[in-house]
Amino acid sequence: MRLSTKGRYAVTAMLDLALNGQEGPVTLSDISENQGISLSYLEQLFAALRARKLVRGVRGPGGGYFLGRPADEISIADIICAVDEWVEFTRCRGKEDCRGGQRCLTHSLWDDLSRQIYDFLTDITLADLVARGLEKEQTCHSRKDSATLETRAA
Amino acid sequence: MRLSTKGRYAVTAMLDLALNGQEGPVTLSDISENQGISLSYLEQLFAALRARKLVRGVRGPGGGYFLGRPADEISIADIICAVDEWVEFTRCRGKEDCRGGQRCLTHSLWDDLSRQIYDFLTDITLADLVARGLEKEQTCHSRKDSATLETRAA
DNA sequence: AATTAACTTAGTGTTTTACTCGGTAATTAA
DNA sequence: TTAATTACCGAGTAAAACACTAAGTTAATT
Repeated sequence: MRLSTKGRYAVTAMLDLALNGQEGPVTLSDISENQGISLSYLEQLFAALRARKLVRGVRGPGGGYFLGRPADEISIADIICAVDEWVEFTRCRGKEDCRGGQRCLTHSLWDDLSRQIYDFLTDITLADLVARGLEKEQTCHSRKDSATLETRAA
Repeated sequence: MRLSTKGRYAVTAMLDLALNGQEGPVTLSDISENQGISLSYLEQLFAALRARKLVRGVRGPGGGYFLGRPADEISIADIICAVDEWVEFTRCRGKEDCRGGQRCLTHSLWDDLSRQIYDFLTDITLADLVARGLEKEQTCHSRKDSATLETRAA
């Protein structure tokens, strides 16, 4: 498993889609502006997401992107694996030095951990995140008093 | 949270320490050979681990490294944070565009997820991994029959 | 004094990031 | 039919991160 800022970009972009894609397709320009990601970089990410059928593109004016599946059928692991490319855990998969030695044990421990992380992220869907986030939005909106948020415009 | 091969190196190295550091200190040369990591790179990683007191070095002949704390008090998150440097999640922490807008919501969803991953890895200690791995070792040793493992040599 | 092994610093080739730029293809509105 | 819009595609690129080499210094053991 691998989790970099690239994966973060993909997840936040997909979250954006999940939140805004209800009424119609969402353009990459919108996401670019919303999330502060360059348009071309988004195009690269979405090429990978499209290859895995996680999004569906619609060309022409009024076009944009939809989720490729319902939000509750897209896990975080799906998204990260699409853009971040699964890396080989260990180098000794079936190699000659894997005969119950110390090295093999350490590596199998890492494999176990890696699988645990993967399973964990497989259980979390976009829909889960959105649902959990919307609950908290209430709390967020009701704390206007705190900090006053620099309304310096007038 | 960030999880790269660098973090993997650190975790496997620490696992090596947890497994072999019972009777005495473990040298970086040993770990280098066991795990297939270059000595100098290990030295860099261990400089970071030592700064966080996750390991303790002993100089001179017969020296090496010990765990800085008992294995059940060292979490995977501790290790990864030591070498992988915590990255900023969102760019809008307290920025002007965080007034309940769409962007803020997406980012707070990412923050939630990131915290979940962190909490998950905080709950897993080196001791947990070792204990769980030793259980499976029995199974591993008793499945000689399966797959035959390409003993093509003769 | 010689050896061991931790510690430190500098440098280096490779890969990954995140991006710009230039274009093509499909769809819509005029 | 033409122009605008948006997805789609590929090459190139500066900067960072990765993983490593090299060449030392310091502290401990023999």
